[in-house]
Parts: sequence; structure tokens; C-alpha cells
Amino acid sequence: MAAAAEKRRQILDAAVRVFAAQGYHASRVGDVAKEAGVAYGLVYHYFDSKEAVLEAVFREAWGRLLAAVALAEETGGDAAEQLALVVRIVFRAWRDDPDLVRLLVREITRSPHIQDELDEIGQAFKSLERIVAHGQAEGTFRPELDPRLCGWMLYGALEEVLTGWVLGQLPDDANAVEAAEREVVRTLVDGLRPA
Amino acid sequence: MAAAAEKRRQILDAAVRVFAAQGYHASRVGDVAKEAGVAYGLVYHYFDSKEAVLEAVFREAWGRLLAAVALAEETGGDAAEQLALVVRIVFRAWRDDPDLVRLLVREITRSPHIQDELDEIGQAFKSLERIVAHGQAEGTFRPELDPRLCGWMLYGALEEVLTGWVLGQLPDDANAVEAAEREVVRTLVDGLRPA
Amino acid sequence: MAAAAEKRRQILDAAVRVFAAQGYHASRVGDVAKEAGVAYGLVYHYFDSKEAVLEAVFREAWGRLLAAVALAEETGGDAAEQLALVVRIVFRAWRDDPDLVRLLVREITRSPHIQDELDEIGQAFKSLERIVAHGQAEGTFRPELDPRLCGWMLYGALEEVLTGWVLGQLPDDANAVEAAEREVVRTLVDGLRPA
Amino acid sequence: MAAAAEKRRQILDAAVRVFAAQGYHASRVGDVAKEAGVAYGLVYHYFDSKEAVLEAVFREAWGRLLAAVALAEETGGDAAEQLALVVRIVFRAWRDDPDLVRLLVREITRSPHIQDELDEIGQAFKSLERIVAHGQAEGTFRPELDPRLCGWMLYGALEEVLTGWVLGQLPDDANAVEAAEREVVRTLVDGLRPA
DNA sequence: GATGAATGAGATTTCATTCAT
DNA sequence: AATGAATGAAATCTCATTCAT
Repeated sequence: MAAAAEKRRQILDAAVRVFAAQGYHASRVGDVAKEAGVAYGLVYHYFDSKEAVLEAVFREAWGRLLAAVALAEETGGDAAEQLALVVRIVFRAWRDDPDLVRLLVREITRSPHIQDELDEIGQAFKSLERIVAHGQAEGTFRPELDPRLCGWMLYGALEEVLTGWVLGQLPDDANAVEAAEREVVRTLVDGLRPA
Repeated sequence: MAAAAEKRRQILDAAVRVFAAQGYHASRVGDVAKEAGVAYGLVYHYFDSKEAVLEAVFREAWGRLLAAVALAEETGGDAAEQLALVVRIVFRAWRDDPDLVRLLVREITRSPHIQDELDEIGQAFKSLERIVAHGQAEGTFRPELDPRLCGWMLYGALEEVLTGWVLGQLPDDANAVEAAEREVVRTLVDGLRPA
Repeated sequence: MAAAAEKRRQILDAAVRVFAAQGYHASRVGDVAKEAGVAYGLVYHYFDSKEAVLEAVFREAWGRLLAAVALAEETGGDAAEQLALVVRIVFRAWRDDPDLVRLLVREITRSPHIQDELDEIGQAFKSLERIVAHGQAEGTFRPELDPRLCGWMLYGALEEVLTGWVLGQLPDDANAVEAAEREVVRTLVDGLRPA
Repeated sequence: MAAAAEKRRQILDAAVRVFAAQGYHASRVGDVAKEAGVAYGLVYHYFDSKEAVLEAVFREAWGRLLAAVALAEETGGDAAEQLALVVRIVFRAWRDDPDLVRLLVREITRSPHIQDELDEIGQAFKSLERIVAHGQAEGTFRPELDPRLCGWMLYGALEEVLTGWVLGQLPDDANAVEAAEREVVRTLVDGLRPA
């Protein structure tokens, strides 16, 4: 049993690397199997289809990320602090597992199938939305803002910085990432505050 | 002949509709031909491959968008006004040709080849970068900001709002779009201003 | 009318060059038209099909070659002299129009369509056959030989030397060609003579 | 597994039959698969392309033929005996596997790619060349002959007799083949002998 | 006669999925 | 559980031929 779970994990990890490197559509099931060091057919023993592999990767990765973000919301801090924490969590993810982030950034939101089935993605937006609403309740964010719109705007700003790193267009050494974290937090928080 | 160029255009326009509706990968060349009302082979008379069609659509759409944005930069206004103009241009594009925007938003980050060939995408970032730098020179934006990072952040915020509309997750009636324009401009400009 | 015939000829000449360079199957009608400097459709004005072009080339080229060979038969000489003349004619053809010979060598005998329609090819064999029979009647060639078999054998020996030149595997400068002519004639004639 | 190699062989054998019957260009991959009694895609499991199938057939057939010819060279006999043996081997090949010979004869000179990759074809010429040189060393063949040129001439004579059989233009019953063997050997050997 | 855009049947090739072992 | 050969639907692309101008 332990061995079985291990094989499943091997396949998932390999899928992250392969999908990240070539993109989901360009990746063949055989590539994943070979990268995982298992037989072709074994992928189908553990997963129903190629898409199911992608979905499993997403579900797991999002799960971890959302849990971290949810935790951020529960810290007693004010909205600005919560937002800062979310940014930090997201940016740390890039440092910890760039392949995974690369995959999330490239395929999520854009793949029609994934969207429908994974409403968990929506939770990311909900989290950001709640933080904005929280800030309005506190009086630290402008009351006339539409929290939903802000959720998308914030998500986009974060995702695109990640994309810049993914594509190698923005410097991503430790210092740069730290600086980016400060600047992004400051800009977003200041943007949302009352004049 | 006039007719010749016309057919090419028919194919390009049809491609936008078909790719937007089904996604690039799910679209067959035959679908595009049928939508354009031309024979299968004619697509290959005008374009080298299916991907070349997508690329042509991109190149043209970006061309128009960049021209508009470049114009915005040339208005004598301050950086905040320029930024406001850019947001308006981008959001108007959604109203004018949602299929095209849907396509750009969905497929741009995907296909690896597209990225290589279209460094024109980079010009959009450069435009935003220049506006930020301009603001710093004027003293209306914080001097410690990294204009390049800001370019990506701003681009992401705009693109994701468009995505919300594309996916039907954000209201996109005329009022909502106008309100969004105001809020986004305000948020971004305030975020970049000195405290 | 003169101009018209000229275009037809341009197309035929271009076809020889293109087919010789790329082989018949790999050559597209457009290649021939471009090489001839005429419009695509004009090829179909003068010829029924791509194959008809090839056939026309063959018919014409063979015609010339056969006429020359027939002439050789009519010289009053003995069989050995006639054979020597045929070899000279064939080898001269290589010097005069290598592209044409290349085409004949590569596509004739091997293309199923051409075979059926061009029984003129058979006439080349008949010529050789007649010369051998003539030699037997004279008593200069062995009587037990089968003239038909000899026709094929002789044809093959000649064709393959041409092929060697076509493929650049045998030296084909003026001296080498002359020497080859002498050796081939001597070998074939000696081979056919009574002990 | 034994079954695996078997399928590959089935495909190869079927390819010989199909290509021989219809010619390479007229044969579709589906025809080969159907003749072999396997699924379409299996052909691509074992071979990279349709052309790779043809090449595999060639390589194998030539391999066998060359091995036989090489053996002939090693018999201690004189050059005339060696040449006689080569002729017998080649003509026997026609009786043993006419489809294969048909294919070799028809397609070899055609496809340009085949030529590049198969310099093994050249080995057939080298063999004949060596036999001629051997005869010169023995003093049984004329010393002024160019062995290379003779290799091509001999090869052509043999190939064309095969072609006569392939095309049904020469009688190929057992008696005729035997007689042809005698006549061809006699003619070639006598042709090469000193006067 | 001359042009080249337009047509569409047909071929190769790919690859997710199944299945016998 | 594990393997990888086998399947075949579906997609892209080619190119000989037609036809309107």
C-alpha cells in the first residue's frame, strides 16, 4: 500500500514537471509516465484520464495554497496585514515550487474544462473579496469599492508578477522577490485606502 | 484583387469567432473554414498552418491595441491621465470586440511558440513601464518603485478584470464597465502615489 | 500562335529540369509553372494533367532517341558496328542533355502508368533485339542466344552506366565518357561473339 | 515478447506485398496495416513513418542479398566462377521472393532519400568491382578494364533482366530462368575475357 | 490565351485510451 | 499492481485540378 501510494505520487510529481515544462496540451501521457519512471498503462491505473491527472495536481496544489490563505484570514490582524500575508504566501509558493506555480499560472483560469469542475478556484477570489470587505468594515478601505471587482484586480496583479518570474522576464532572486513583496503590498494597500 | 484580400479577412474574422467560442485547441481548421464560408484548403492558401492563423490574429489585434496605447502616451497629460486613458482603451476593447479579447486573454500565455515570436507583447509592458517612469519624473509616483515590476502588476490587474468579464464572473453591462473603469484607475493611481 | 507554342515549350523544358532535380512524384505542378515563369493554370491549358506533362516529355525525348537509334540500324554496317553506334548515341545524349537522361533513367520502366501508355519504350528493346538477330544472321553473334533476353541485358548495361553518371558515382568528364564508350562496346560485342 | 516481434514482421511482410503490387507511392499506410491484419496505428508503433517501413524492407532484403554475394566471393573459385555464382544468387532471389525483387527493382532508383541513407546499395557494386579486379589479377579478365565501370555495367545487365521478369516481358518459367542464367553468365564472362 | 484564387478529396501522422498478459 | 503492445478516431496538411475573371 505504501508502495502504491508512492507510485501515485511519483506520477503526480512527474506530471507537474512535465506540464510545467511543455504545457498541458503539448504533454503526452507517455512523457509523464517516462518522467515518473513507470509504465505507460500505470497512469491509467491511478487516474481516469490525462485530464484527471491535471485536475488532481490542481486540486492538491490549490488545497495547500487555499489552506494557507484561509489561515491568513484568521490571523486577528487588520485587512492590510491580511493582504500582506496573502501576498507573502503566494510569492513564497514561487520560491518553494516554481514548477507548480508555473503550471497553475499557465493552465488555470484558461483551461475551459478545469474551470467548470474546480470551483475551488473561485475560493481564491472569495478570500480576497472577504479581505477587502473586511477592510471596508474596519474603515481602512474605501467604502465605495466593489469587493468582487477588487478580488479579481488583486488576483491579476499577483498572478502577473508570478508570470513575469515564470517567463524569466522579472528578476526573481531572493532580494528581488522580497522587494517585490514590499512594493506590491504597499501599492495595493495604498490603492484601496481612503484618500 | 479586392476579392482576394477579402477572403483572407473573412478567414481571420472567422478564426477570432471560432477560437473565442471553442478555444484554440478544440477548434479544427475545418470549423474556421466553414465559419468563414470558404473551402478547407483556402485557409492553407493564405496561412502556413493553423498556428499561423492564430499568430496573424494576435499580431493584428495587438497592433491595433498598441497603436491606441502609444497614442495615449503622446497626449500631453500627466502620468495619471495617461494611465486612465490606457485603462479606458483596454476596457473599451472588451466592449468593441469581446471575442477578440476573449481570445487574447485565454490563449496568450498558453502556446509557447506564440511567446517567442511575439515580443510585441512585451511592448505593452514597456508602455506601462514608461508611464510609471514618467510619473516618477513628474513626482506624482513614488520614486522607489520599480517601473518594470509595476508594468507587470498593472497589466495583470487589467487583464484579470477582462478575464472576469470573459468568464462571465463579473457584471459587464455598460454601467458596470464604467464604474469598473473609475475604480480601477483610482485604485492603481492612488496605489502608486507618494503617501 | 508562335508565342503559344513557345509557352508550351517553356513548360516542357521546365518540367524536364524540375522532374530531373526532384523526381516526378516530389515535383508539384506549381514548381513546374514557376520554373517555366508562367501562371499556375497555364500548365492545365496546354496539358490535361501533371502526368500528361511527363508523358509529353517522354514521348518527345524517346522520339528523338529512337529516331537516332533507328538511323543506326540503317547504316549498312555489321551488327557490331550498329551496336557501337547505339552506345555512342545513348552516351552522347547524356552529354547533350543530362537532365533529360536523368529523368528518363529515373522514371522510365519504373513508373507503372508510363509503361502502359508508352509502348514506344518497347521499341528501344526491339531495336537492340533486331541488332542481335542481325548479328546472328551474319554469323558474328552466337546463334543460341535469345535476342530478346540480350536486348534487355544490353539495355540494362547501358542504362546503369548512365545511372552511375546521373548519381555522380562514375566519372563523366569527356575522357571518361569516351573510354567508357570503348570499353562497353568491346565488352558487349565480345560477349556476344562465338568463342 | 515473441508476439511483439511477430507483429513487426507481419507488417514488414505485408509491406513487401502491398508495395510490390501497387508501388510505394500508390500504397496507403492503411493498406499495409489491413494486409498485415493489424490496426492502423501499430505501423507507427514499430516504424516512424511510411518511408521508414520501405527503408526497413530495403535494408533487410539487401542485407540478405549482400551476405549471399559476400559468401560467393569467398568461395575459392576463379573470377568467372564467382561471377556465375553471383548471377545465380540474384536470379534465384527472383524465384524465391519475386515481390521483394519487384519492389527493389521498381523503387530503388526512385526515392532520393533512400539513396542517401542506403550506401549499402553501393556495396553491391563494390562486390562486382572486386570480382572483376580479382579476374584481372588472375589474368582471366582484360587488364585495361575499369573495374568500377564494369561493376555498374554488370549490375545493370542483371537488374534489367530481373526487370523484364518483373514486368512480365520476359518468360520466367523454370527453364527460361535457367537458360537465362547460362546465357548471361557466358555473355558477361566472355565479354570480360582477353581476346 | 493567361492568371492565380478556390476547391476538397485523400494521405499521413498523433496520441488518449484499452486490454491481454 | 504493473506492463507496454494494440487500437482507431480525429486532426492537420498537401496538392492536383477547376474555374471565374
